[in-house]
Amino acid sequence: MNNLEQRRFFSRELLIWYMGNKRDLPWRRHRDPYFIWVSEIMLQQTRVDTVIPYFHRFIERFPTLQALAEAPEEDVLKHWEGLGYYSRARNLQQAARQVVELHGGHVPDDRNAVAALKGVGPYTTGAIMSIAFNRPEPAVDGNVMRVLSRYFLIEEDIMKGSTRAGMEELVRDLIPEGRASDFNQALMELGALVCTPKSPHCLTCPVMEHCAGRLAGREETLPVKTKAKKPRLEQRSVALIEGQGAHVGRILVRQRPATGLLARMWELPHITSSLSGMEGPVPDGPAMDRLTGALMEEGIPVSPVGFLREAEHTFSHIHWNLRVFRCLEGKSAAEAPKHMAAESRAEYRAEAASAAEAVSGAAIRWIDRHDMETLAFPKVFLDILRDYFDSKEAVLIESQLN
DNA sequence: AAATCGGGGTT
DNA sequence: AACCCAGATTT
Repeated sequence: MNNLEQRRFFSRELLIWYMGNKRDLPWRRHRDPYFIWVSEIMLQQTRVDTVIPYFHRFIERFPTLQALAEAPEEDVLKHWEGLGYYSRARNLQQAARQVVELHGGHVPDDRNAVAALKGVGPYTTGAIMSIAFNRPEPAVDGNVMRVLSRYFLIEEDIMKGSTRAGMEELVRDLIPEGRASDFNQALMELGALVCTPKSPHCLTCPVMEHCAGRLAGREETLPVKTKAKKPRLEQRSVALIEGQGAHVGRILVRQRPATGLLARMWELPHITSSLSGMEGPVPDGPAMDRLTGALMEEGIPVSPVGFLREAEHTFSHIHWNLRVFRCLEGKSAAEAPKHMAAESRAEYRAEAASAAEAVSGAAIRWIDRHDMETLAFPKVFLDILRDYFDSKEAVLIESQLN
Protein backbone atom coordinates (compact mmCIF):
# COMPACT_ATOMS: atom_id res chain seq x y z
CA MET A 1 0.00 0.00 0.00
CA ASN A 2 1.52 3.30 -1.06
CA ASN A 3 1.02 6.68 0.55
CA LEU A 4 -1.80 7.74 -1.77
CA GLU A 5 -3.73 4.56 -1.07
CA GLN A 6 -3.21 5.01 2.67
CA ARG A 7 -4.71 8.51 2.46
CA ARG A 8 -7.66 7.46 0.30
CA PHE A 9 -8.42 4.60 2.67
CA PHE A 10 -8.34 6.94 5.64
CA SER A 11 -10.73 9.52 4.15
CA ARG A 12 -13.19 6.94 2.87
CA GLU A 13 -13.38 4.74 5.97
CA LEU A 14 -13.41 7.66 8.39
CA LEU A 15 -16.34 9.28 6.60
CA ILE A 16 -18.30 6.03 6.52
CA TRP A 17 -17.61 5.48 10.22
CA TYR A 18 -18.73 9.00 11.10
CA MET A 19 -22.03 8.74 9.25
CA GLY A 20 -22.86 5.71 11.37
CA ASN A 21 -21.42 6.88 14.69
CA LYS A 22 -21.78 10.64 15.02
CA ARG A 23 -23.22 11.94 18.27
CA ASP A 24 -26.47 13.84 18.40
CA LEU A 25 -25.20 17.23 19.59
CA PRO A 26 -27.31 20.41 19.95
CA TRP A 27 -25.32 22.37 17.36
CA ARG A 28 -25.59 19.51 14.88
CA ARG A 29 -29.38 19.88 14.75
CA HIS A 30 -29.25 23.13 12.76
CA ARG A 31 -27.20 24.61 9.98
CA ASP A 32 -27.39 28.16 11.37
CA PRO A 33 -23.83 29.50 11.06
CA TYR A 34 -24.42 31.53 14.25
CA PHE A 35 -25.11 28.36 16.24
CA ILE A 36 -22.04 26.66 14.74
CA TRP A 37 -19.94 29.68 15.60
CA VAL A 38 -21.13 29.92 19.22
CA SER A 39 -20.51 26.21 19.71
CA GLU A 40 -16.99 26.42 18.26
CA ILE A 41 -16.02 29.29 20.56
CA MET A 42 -17.41 27.47 23.59
CA LEU A 43 -15.61 24.28 22.59
CA GLN A 44 -12.18 25.91 22.56
CA GLN A 45 -10.20 24.04 25.23
CA THR A 46 -13.50 22.80 26.64
CA ARG A 47 -15.16 19.38 26.54
CA VAL A 48 -18.41 18.68 24.77
CA ASP A 49 -20.23 17.57 27.95
CA THR A 50 -19.26 20.79 29.70
CA VAL A 51 -20.43 22.96 26.80
CA ILE A 52 -23.88 21.45 26.17
CA PRO A 53 -25.80 23.09 29.03
CA TYR A 54 -24.04 26.41 28.44
CA PHE A 55 -24.91 26.23 24.74
CA HIS A 56 -28.62 25.72 25.48
CA ARG A 57 -28.80 28.60 27.93
CA PHE A 58 -26.78 30.91 25.69
CA ILE A 59 -28.92 30.28 22.60
CA GLU A 60 -32.09 30.62 24.62
CA ARG A 61 -31.00 34.03 25.90
CA PHE A 62 -29.31 35.16 22.65
CA PRO A 63 -31.25 33.32 19.90
CA THR A 64 -29.81 35.40 17.08
CA LEU A 65 -26.60 37.16 16.23
CA GLN A 66 -28.48 40.47 16.52
CA ALA A 67 -29.70 39.61 20.02
CA LEU A 68 -26.12 38.91 21.08
CA ALA A 69 -24.83 42.11 19.50
CA GLU A 70 -27.43 44.22 21.32
CA ALA A 71 -27.11 42.61 24.76
CA PRO A 72 -25.30 44.21 27.73
CA GLU A 73 -21.82 42.77 28.12
CA GLU A 74 -22.56 41.85 31.73
CA ASP A 75 -25.35 39.63 30.52
CA VAL A 76 -23.04 37.82 28.11
CA LEU A 77 -20.40 37.31 30.80
CA LYS A 78 -23.05 35.99 33.19
CA HIS A 79 -24.03 33.34 30.65
CA TRP A 80 -20.36 32.38 30.35
CA GLU A 81 -19.87 32.18 34.13
CA GLY A 82 -18.01 29.00 35.07
CA LEU A 83 -16.99 28.17 31.51
CA GLY A 84 -13.62 29.93 31.77
CA TYR A 85 -11.47 31.88 29.30
CA TYR A 86 -13.85 34.82 29.57
CA SER A 87 -12.19 36.79 26.78
CA ARG A 88 -13.93 34.28 24.52
CA ALA A 89 -17.29 35.69 25.59
CA ARG A 90 -16.26 39.32 25.23
CA ASN A 91 -14.61 38.66 21.85
CA LEU A 92 -17.65 36.73 20.65
CA GLN A 93 -19.91 39.66 21.36
CA GLN A 94 -17.49 42.12 19.77
CA ALA A 95 -17.39 39.88 16.71
CA ALA A 96 -21.21 39.71 16.61
CA ARG A 97 -21.21 43.51 16.49
CA GLN A 98 -18.59 43.35 13.72
CA VAL A 99 -20.87 41.08 11.71
CA VAL A 100 -23.83 43.42 12.17
CA GLU A 101 -21.76 46.42 11.09
CA LEU A 102 -19.85 44.87 8.21
CA HIS A 103 -22.01 42.02 6.93
CA GLY A 104 -25.61 42.98 7.60
CA GLY A 105 -25.92 40.57 10.51
CA HIS A 106 -25.08 37.42 8.53
CA VAL A 107 -21.95 35.34 9.15
CA PRO A 108 -19.96 35.83 5.93
CA ASP A 109 -19.31 32.81 3.69
CA ASP A 110 -15.77 34.08 3.17
CA ARG A 111 -12.57 32.72 4.67
CA ASN A 112 -10.80 36.02 5.13
CA ALA A 113 -13.88 37.80 6.50
CA VAL A 114 -14.44 35.05 9.06
CA ALA A 115 -10.76 34.99 10.05
CA ALA A 116 -10.94 38.74 10.71
CA LEU A 117 -13.55 38.30 13.46
CA LYS A 118 -12.52 38.79 17.09
CA GLY A 119 -11.64 35.55 18.81
CA VAL A 120 -11.65 33.56 15.57
CA GLY A 121 -8.23 32.03 14.90
CA PRO A 122 -7.03 29.45 12.37
CA TYR A 123 -8.94 26.51 13.84
CA THR A 124 -12.28 28.30 14.28
CA THR A 125 -12.03 29.86 10.82
CA GLY A 126 -11.73 26.40 9.30
CA ALA A 127 -14.45 25.00 11.54
CA ILE A 128 -16.97 27.70 10.59
CA MET A 129 -16.11 27.59 6.89
CA SER A 130 -16.31 23.82 6.67
CA ILE A 131 -19.10 22.95 9.12
CA ALA A 132 -21.41 25.89 8.37
CA PHE A 133 -20.65 26.39 4.66
CA ASN A 134 -19.09 23.06 3.65
CA ARG A 135 -16.01 24.84 2.27
CA PRO A 136 -12.88 22.64 1.96
CA GLU A 137 -10.89 24.35 4.73
CA PRO A 138 -8.87 22.47 7.39
CA ALA A 139 -9.96 22.72 11.04
CA VAL A 140 -6.98 21.39 12.95
CA ASP A 141 -7.42 21.15 16.72
CA GLY A 142 -5.85 18.93 19.36
CA ASN A 143 -7.98 15.95 18.37
CA VAL A 144 -7.03 16.24 14.72
CA MET A 145 -3.33 16.54 15.46
CA ARG A 146 -3.46 13.46 17.66
CA VAL A 147 -5.32 11.41 15.04
CA LEU A 148 -3.06 12.48 12.17
CA SER A 149 0.17 12.12 14.13
CA ARG A 150 -0.76 8.53 14.90
CA TYR A 151 -2.21 7.45 11.57
CA PHE A 152 0.61 9.00 9.55
CA LEU A 153 3.28 8.48 12.25
CA ILE A 154 4.20 12.16 12.40
CA GLU A 155 6.80 12.71 15.11
CA GLU A 156 7.05 16.50 15.00
CA ASP A 157 6.20 18.35 18.20
CA ILE A 158 2.54 19.37 17.90
CA MET A 159 3.20 22.42 20.07
CA LYS A 160 5.13 23.95 17.17
CA GLY A 161 3.28 26.18 14.75
CA SER A 162 5.02 24.63 11.80
CA THR A 163 3.62 21.22 12.72
CA ARG A 164 0.07 22.50 12.75
CA ALA A 165 0.63 24.26 9.43
CA GLY A 166 1.82 21.01 7.92
CA MET A 167 -1.22 19.19 9.27
CA GLU A 168 -3.48 21.81 7.71
CA GLU A 169 -1.97 21.12 4.30
CA LEU A 170 -2.39 17.40 4.88
CA VAL A 171 -6.08 17.87 5.75
CA ARG A 172 -6.66 19.94 2.61
CA ASP A 173 -5.46 16.93 0.69
CA LEU A 174 -7.60 14.50 2.69
CA ILE A 175 -10.99 16.24 2.48
CA PRO A 176 -13.23 14.24 0.10
CA GLU A 177 -14.84 16.27 -2.68
CA GLY A 178 -17.91 18.11 -1.36
CA ARG A 179 -17.67 16.53 2.13
CA ALA A 180 -15.65 19.06 4.14
CA SER A 181 -18.29 19.49 6.84
CA ASP A 182 -18.69 15.81 7.63
CA PHE A 183 -15.02 14.98 7.17
CA ASN A 184 -13.67 17.63 9.55
CA GLN A 185 -16.20 16.67 12.17
CA ALA A 186 -15.35 13.01 11.58
CA LEU A 187 -11.68 13.68 12.35
CA MET A 188 -12.56 15.35 15.65
CA GLU A 189 -15.19 12.76 16.50
CA LEU A 190 -12.65 9.96 16.05
CA GLY A 191 -10.21 11.81 18.29
CA ALA A 192 -12.88 12.31 20.95
CA LEU A 193 -14.40 8.81 20.92
CA VAL A 194 -11.78 6.35 19.63
CA CYS A 195 -8.31 7.83 19.16
CA THR A 196 -8.22 9.14 22.74
CA PRO A 197 -5.12 10.65 24.41
CA LYS A 198 -4.58 7.62 26.66
CA SER A 199 -5.32 3.98 25.86
CA PRO A 200 -6.89 4.58 22.44
CA HIS A 201 -9.59 2.13 21.36
CA CYS A 202 -7.70 0.82 18.35
CA LEU A 203 -9.72 -2.39 18.11
CA THR A 204 -12.85 -0.44 17.18
CA CYS A 205 -11.04 2.10 15.00
CA PRO A 206 -12.24 2.22 11.38
CA VAL A 207 -8.74 2.97 10.07
CA MET A 208 -6.60 0.80 12.35
CA GLU A 209 -5.69 -1.50 9.43
CA HIS A 210 -3.42 1.16 7.90
CA CYS A 211 -2.57 3.26 10.95
CA ALA A 212 1.20 3.70 10.78
CA GLY A 213 1.44 4.61 14.46
CA ARG A 214 -0.43 1.49 15.50
CA LEU A 215 1.56 -0.73 13.11
CA ALA A 216 4.76 0.64 14.66
CA GLY A 217 3.43 0.12 18.19
CA ARG A 218 3.63 3.86 18.77
CA GLU A 219 -0.06 4.68 19.35
CA GLU A 220 0.56 5.31 23.06
CA THR A 221 3.60 7.53 22.56
CA LEU A 222 2.14 9.80 19.90
CA PRO A 223 1.66 12.67 19.50
CA VAL A 224 5.00 14.16 20.58
CA LYS A 225 4.31 17.21 22.70
CA THR A 226 6.49 19.40 24.92
CA LYS A 227 5.39 19.31 28.54
CA ALA A 228 3.48 22.24 29.98
CA LYS A 229 5.04 24.09 32.87
CA LYS A 230 3.50 23.73 36.29
CA PRO A 231 1.42 26.70 37.44
CA ARG A 232 3.18 29.02 39.87
CA LEU A 233 1.80 29.22 43.40
CA GLU A 234 0.18 32.35 44.78
CA GLN A 235 -1.01 32.83 48.35
CA ARG A 236 -3.80 35.34 48.68
CA SER A 237 -5.72 36.86 51.58
CA VAL A 238 -9.39 37.38 50.81
CA ALA A 239 -11.81 39.66 52.65
CA LEU A 240 -15.38 38.58 53.15
CA ILE A 241 -16.79 41.85 54.46
CA GLU A 242 -20.20 41.83 56.13
CA GLY A 243 -22.06 45.11 55.70
CA GLN A 244 -23.22 47.13 58.70
CA GLY A 245 -25.94 49.74 59.00
CA ALA A 246 -27.51 50.29 55.60
CA HIS A 247 -25.58 47.27 54.25
CA VAL A 248 -26.63 44.66 56.78
CA GLY A 249 -26.98 41.23 55.20
CA ARG A 250 -24.79 42.21 52.26
CA ILE A 251 -21.22 41.40 51.22
CA LEU A 252 -18.77 43.71 49.49
CA VAL A 253 -17.61 42.65 46.02
CA ARG A 254 -15.51 44.46 43.46
CA GLN A 255 -15.10 44.31 39.69
CA ARG A 256 -11.78 43.39 38.13
CA PRO A 257 -10.08 45.60 35.52
CA ALA A 258 -11.08 45.42 31.84
CA THR A 259 -7.91 43.56 30.82
CA GLY A 260 -5.87 40.64 32.09
CA LEU A 261 -6.84 37.73 34.29
CA LEU A 262 -10.62 37.33 34.76
CA ALA A 263 -11.23 40.68 33.08
CA ARG A 264 -14.40 42.48 34.22
CA MET A 265 -15.44 39.62 36.47
CA TRP A 266 -16.63 40.31 40.04
CA GLU A 267 -14.78 39.00 43.06
CA LEU A 268 -14.15 39.29 46.77
CA PRO A 269 -11.37 41.80 47.53
CA HIS A 270 -8.02 40.11 48.00
CA ILE A 271 -4.28 40.76 48.08
CA THR A 272 -1.14 38.72 47.61
CA SER A 273 -0.10 37.49 51.01
CA SER A 274 3.14 35.62 50.46
CA LEU A 275 5.93 37.47 52.18
CA SER A 276 9.36 37.73 50.61
CA GLY A 277 11.90 35.33 52.03
CA MET A 278 9.25 33.33 53.82
CA GLU A 279 8.26 29.79 53.00
CA GLY A 280 4.83 28.41 53.81
CA PRO A 281 1.66 30.18 54.84
CA VAL A 282 1.70 33.55 56.52
CA PRO A 283 0.22 33.43 60.04
CA ASP A 284 -3.35 34.68 60.39
CA GLY A 285 -2.52 37.80 62.38
CA PRO A 286 0.00 39.42 60.01
CA ALA A 287 -2.03 38.32 56.96
CA MET A 288 -5.16 39.91 58.35
CA ASP A 289 -3.33 43.13 59.26
CA ARG A 290 -1.96 43.47 55.72
CA LEU A 291 -5.40 42.81 54.30
CA THR A 292 -7.17 45.43 56.39
CA GLY A 293 -4.35 47.86 55.72
CA ALA A 294 -4.65 47.40 51.96
CA LEU A 295 -8.42 47.80 52.13
CA MET A 296 -8.05 50.98 54.17
CA GLU A 297 -5.85 52.41 51.42
CA GLU A 298 -8.65 51.70 48.97
CA GLY A 299 -10.97 53.65 51.23
CA ILE A 300 -12.64 50.56 52.65
CA PRO A 301 -12.27 50.56 56.43
CA VAL A 302 -12.96 47.15 57.94
CA SER A 303 -12.42 45.45 61.24
CA PRO A 304 -11.14 41.88 60.99
CA VAL A 305 -13.00 39.12 62.81
CA GLY A 306 -10.93 36.04 61.98
CA PHE A 307 -10.08 33.21 59.64
CA LEU A 308 -13.14 31.80 57.87
CA ARG A 309 -12.00 29.18 55.34
CA GLU A 310 -9.52 28.19 52.68
CA ALA A 311 -10.10 27.81 48.95
CA GLU A 312 -8.06 26.65 45.97
CA HIS A 313 -8.27 27.73 42.37
CA THR A 314 -6.10 26.57 39.50
CA PHE A 315 -5.66 28.50 36.26
CA SER A 316 -3.50 27.35 33.38
CA HIS A 317 -0.47 29.22 34.71
CA ILE A 318 -1.30 30.15 38.33
CA HIS A 319 -2.46 28.21 41.36
CA TRP A 320 -4.25 30.30 43.96
CA ASN A 321 -4.30 29.31 47.58
CA LEU A 322 -6.93 31.60 49.09
CA ARG A 323 -7.37 32.24 52.80
CA VAL A 324 -10.64 33.97 53.48
CA PHE A 325 -10.97 36.29 56.48
CA ARG A 326 -14.29 37.43 57.82
CA CYS A 327 -14.45 41.19 58.37
CA LEU A 328 -17.04 43.75 59.42
CA GLU A 329 -17.63 46.92 57.46
CA GLY A 330 -16.19 50.01 59.10
CA LYS A 331 -13.79 50.52 61.96
CA SER A 332 -14.85 48.48 64.92
CA ALA A 333 -16.20 50.13 68.03
CA ALA A 334 -13.28 48.58 69.82
CA GLU A 335 -10.91 50.59 67.64
CA ALA A 336 -12.85 53.78 68.27
CA PRO A 337 -11.40 55.87 71.05
CA LYS A 338 -12.38 54.26 74.33
CA HIS A 339 -13.70 57.40 75.94
CA MET A 340 -16.41 57.85 73.29
CA ALA A 341 -20.01 57.51 74.34
CA ALA A 342 -22.10 54.78 72.79
CA GLU A 343 -23.82 57.14 70.36
CA SER A 344 -20.53 58.58 69.25
CA ARG A 345 -19.14 55.13 68.56
CA ALA A 346 -22.14 54.32 66.40
CA GLU A 347 -21.59 57.55 64.50
CA TYR A 348 -17.94 56.67 64.12
CA ARG A 349 -18.86 53.35 62.55
CA ALA A 350 -21.37 54.90 60.18
CA GLU A 351 -18.86 57.49 59.01
CA ALA A 352 -16.21 54.89 58.34
CA ALA A 353 -18.76 52.82 56.44
CA SER A 354 -19.83 55.57 54.09
CA ALA A 355 -16.19 56.33 53.31
CA ALA A 356 -15.97 53.02 51.48
CA GLU A 357 -18.52 54.03 48.86
CA ALA A 358 -17.27 57.58 48.50
CA VAL A 359 -13.67 56.68 47.74
CA SER A 360 -13.90 53.46 45.79
CA GLY A 361 -16.49 54.59 43.26
CA ALA A 362 -18.34 52.28 40.91
CA ALA A 363 -15.99 49.30 41.11
CA ILE A 364 -17.49 47.99 44.34
CA ARG A 365 -20.97 46.83 45.32
CA TRP A 366 -22.74 45.49 48.36
CA ILE A 367 -24.64 42.40 47.31
CA ASP A 368 -27.04 39.87 48.77
CA ARG A 369 -27.73 36.39 47.47
CA HIS A 370 -30.20 37.68 44.91
CA ASP A 371 -27.66 40.07 43.37
CA MET A 372 -25.42 37.11 42.57
CA GLU A 373 -27.81 36.27 39.74
CA THR A 374 -26.80 39.31 37.71
CA LEU A 375 -23.04 39.61 38.35
CA ALA A 376 -20.53 37.17 36.85
CA PHE A 377 -18.09 35.59 39.31
CA PRO A 378 -15.17 33.21 38.79
CA LYS A 379 -15.96 29.75 40.11
CA VAL A 380 -13.96 30.03 43.31
CA PHE A 381 -15.71 33.20 44.48
CA LEU A 382 -19.07 31.81 43.41
CA ASP A 383 -18.47 28.85 45.72
CA ILE A 384 -17.32 30.97 48.64
CA LEU A 385 -20.28 33.34 48.36
CA ARG A 386 -22.84 30.56 47.96
CA ASP A 387 -21.47 28.67 50.94
CA TYR A 388 -21.55 31.86 53.00
CA PHE A 389 -25.13 32.80 52.15
CA ASP A 390 -26.23 29.18 52.64
CA SER A 391 -24.73 29.07 56.10
CA LYS A 392 -26.28 32.42 57.03
CA GLU A 393 -29.64 31.14 55.91
CA ALA A 394 -29.19 27.98 57.96
CA VAL A 395 -28.35 30.00 61.07
CA LEU A 396 -31.40 32.20 60.50
CA ILE A 397 -33.77 29.26 60.15
CA GLU A 398 -32.33 27.61 63.24
CA SER A 399 -32.79 30.76 65.29
CA GLN A 400 -36.40 30.98 64.15
CA LEU A 401 -37.06 27.43 65.33
CA ASN A 402 -35.74 28.21 68.78
C1' DA B 1 8.42 31.17 20.18
C1' DA B 2 6.70 31.89 24.69
C1' DA B 3 3.44 33.56 27.89
C1' DT B 4 -1.24 34.58 29.06
C1' DC B 5 -5.83 33.40 29.42
C1' DG B 6 -10.41 28.88 33.36
C1' DG B 7 -12.20 25.10 34.63
C1' DG B 8 -13.08 20.35 34.69
C1' DG B 9 -12.75 15.35 33.33
C1' DT B 10 -9.68 11.16 32.88
C1' DT B 11 -6.29 8.23 34.06
C1' DA C 1 -0.74 14.61 40.14
C1' DA C 2 -0.27 14.80 35.17
C1' DC C 3 -2.51 15.37 31.06
C1' DC C 4 -5.44 17.58 27.99
C1' DC C 5 -9.60 19.41 26.12
C1' DA C 6 -13.50 21.39 18.84
C1' DG C 7 -7.38 27.64 20.82
C1' DA C 8 -6.73 32.84 20.46
C1' DT C 9 -4.21 36.78 21.61
C1' DT C 10 -0.44 39.29 23.30
C1' DT C 11 4.41 39.91 24.06
